[in-house]
Amino acid sequence: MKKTNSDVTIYDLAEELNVSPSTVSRALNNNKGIGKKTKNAVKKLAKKRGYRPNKLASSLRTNKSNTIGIMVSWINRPFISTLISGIENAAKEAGYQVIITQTQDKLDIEIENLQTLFESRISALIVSLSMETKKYNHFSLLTDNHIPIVYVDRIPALKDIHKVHIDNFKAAFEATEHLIEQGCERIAHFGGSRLQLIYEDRRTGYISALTKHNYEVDESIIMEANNLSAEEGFRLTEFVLNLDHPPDGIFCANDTAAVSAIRFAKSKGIAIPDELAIMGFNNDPICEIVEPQLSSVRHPALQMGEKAVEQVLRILEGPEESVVSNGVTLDTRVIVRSSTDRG
Amino acid sequence: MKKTNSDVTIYDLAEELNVSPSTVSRALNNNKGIGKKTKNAVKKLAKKRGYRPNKLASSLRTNKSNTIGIMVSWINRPFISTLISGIENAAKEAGYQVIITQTQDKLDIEIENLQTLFESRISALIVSLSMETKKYNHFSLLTDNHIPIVYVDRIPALKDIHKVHIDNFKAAFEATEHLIEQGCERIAHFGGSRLQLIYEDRRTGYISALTKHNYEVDESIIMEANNLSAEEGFRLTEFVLNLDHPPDGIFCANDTAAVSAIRFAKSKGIAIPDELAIMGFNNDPICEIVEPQLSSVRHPALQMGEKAVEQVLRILEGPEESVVSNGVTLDTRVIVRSSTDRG
DNA sequence: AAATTAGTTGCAATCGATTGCGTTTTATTA
DNA sequence: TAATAAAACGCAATCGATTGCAACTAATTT
Repeated sequence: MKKTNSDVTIYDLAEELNVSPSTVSRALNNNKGIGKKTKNAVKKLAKKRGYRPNKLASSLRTNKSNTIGIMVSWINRPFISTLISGIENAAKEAGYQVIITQTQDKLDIEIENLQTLFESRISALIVSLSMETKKYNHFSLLTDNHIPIVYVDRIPALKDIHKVHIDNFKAAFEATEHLIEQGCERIAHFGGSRLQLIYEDRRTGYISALTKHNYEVDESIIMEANNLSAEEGFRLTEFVLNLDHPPDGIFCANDTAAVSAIRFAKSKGIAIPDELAIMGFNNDPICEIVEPQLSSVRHPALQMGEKAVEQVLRILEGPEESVVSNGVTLDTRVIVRSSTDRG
Repeated sequence: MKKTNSDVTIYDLAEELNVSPSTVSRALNNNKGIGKKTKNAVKKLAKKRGYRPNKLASSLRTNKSNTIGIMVSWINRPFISTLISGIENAAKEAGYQVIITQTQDKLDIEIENLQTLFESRISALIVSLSMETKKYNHFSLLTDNHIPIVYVDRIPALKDIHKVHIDNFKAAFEATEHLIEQGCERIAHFGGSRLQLIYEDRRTGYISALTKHNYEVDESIIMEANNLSAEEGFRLTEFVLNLDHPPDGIFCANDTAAVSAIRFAKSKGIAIPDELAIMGFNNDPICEIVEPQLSSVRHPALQMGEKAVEQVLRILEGPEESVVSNGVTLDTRVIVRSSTDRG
């Protein structure tokens, strides 16, 4: 069979140039100890022969795979896929590649994936927790073996971890306050699982805003959803609207369920935002499509991915002392649209 | 430093059990040539010590990375991210991992990524072409080196390649025919770059339906868009509606631009679907959100990912003769919603 | 009991790149 | 010119798992 590019190794180059493989390796890596002429000759031949270094061999020897593992709940969600897009961009820029796994929001899959990623010798992991994750000891598989982890978005409730996230408390506070400013007098909250810090924080941010403005905090209109799916959004909306004292505002912890709230309310002939103002979270593309357009909290997904990679690089390649940094908090912004704008 | 799990190798196990590393390796791989007692002892100790095989070493030796490379335009698009989700699921099932790269629809990035993926020794590549790709010779880097490629969705105009796709001609034909059945008398088409087979096929499918029903094929309302973005959707809609003979139907090659068409038309007070019927393509989630809801062509993204992995496995692991199969065509279906339903 | 067979296990090379250390060659200084 | 320093390069081990072949032990046959 014809000899193909992938068969070209440093040994082949070495032989053809009558130098040692060491020299070839050093020349290609711009090692200072190699003469200019040799260096050029090696590089020239490498190009000519279509030589491509074997990353597997290199990784094995150096014990660095230059691979970043990603673990998320589902790839096909607007926020997540944008996050991943940001990670891939930044990683490629830095010469890293990216292995993706999804947990489907299941803890056991999360654990399994962790094993696989570990066996793949990833250099670092960027992870957003599954909905079911409440304990974090399974991550020790990586940390015990000195593989850094950067948590993004759905982060654990732990100190001294590397993380990139938003201030969910503040974002929720502002979102709720916006509803209050628009004159809402009774504001419901559709939150996610309180096991997840992000949802807990949104909940407390919401409560804090109510308290600040002397609103009653009524647990009967504070819902804890399982997954904030479209279906659940319908169900929850129906539920709160059927209460004796239905809310005139909803702060929903994601856009998917918020859109369902809009659609349900509309189907019941309820005027939005005047009778019911609705605020989402994430600023997914659908916010601008649904009618009325959905107010939401802008969540810098792409940037979050980039920052996560930055953290990874700092830990992996930066000076020792830079590693103490244990968190980046990104800005959010309430985007006001028709679903809450009573102006 | 304390010895951590990742430091455990077959040599450590071998030493502790007073057997050779070969025996350990064979035992762990269930090689028939190893006695039952030894096999069990090895496995037991491996578990006890938290042994994890080093995939890099294994891959280097066997020349199989068990990694599937993915190359797509953008990860953060509904269709693509769902496709990837399907690939990841099926790949994990089969014991493969997945490396992701995005081309941002640029040919030069596509070429670069190909190099990187090649150097990573991927076992196979699943790719959807960038918008700019019209020649395919850069893929020879992989094929020359016997790395199989399965093309999905945006496939090259070539014979004898492995591919998973839909019948774009038929889908477009049916979509257009549906518009005709709804009484549209003048149907515009917003297509993508004709360099891409999928868009060319949708175009010819559209034309063919027109022809079958004795409609005039008017090039002035057959648009070739650059990227079918939301902005472009607006622009194109504005353009055709300002013509002397504006269309009363639009068949758009994606949903993003179709939604823009809806929004633009509505803003001009044009009744949908009665004055203007609009048909999209892909059946993205926004189809159900926009008002009126958007008719579209359902595109089995998840399944496409799974089938692509199936093809990969067939090529990589199946018997020689099964490899001749050079294409899977998946079913599409026109989903009728309010944007075209004049019933 | 000797001979044959089957069943287990070890030896050592291999995958391709990297790297500490030693050696050779060239340049510099006395 | 001899001695010293510097520059360039090679040797050989290494990363961890796999595998063809040989060797050894135990079981079976005659």
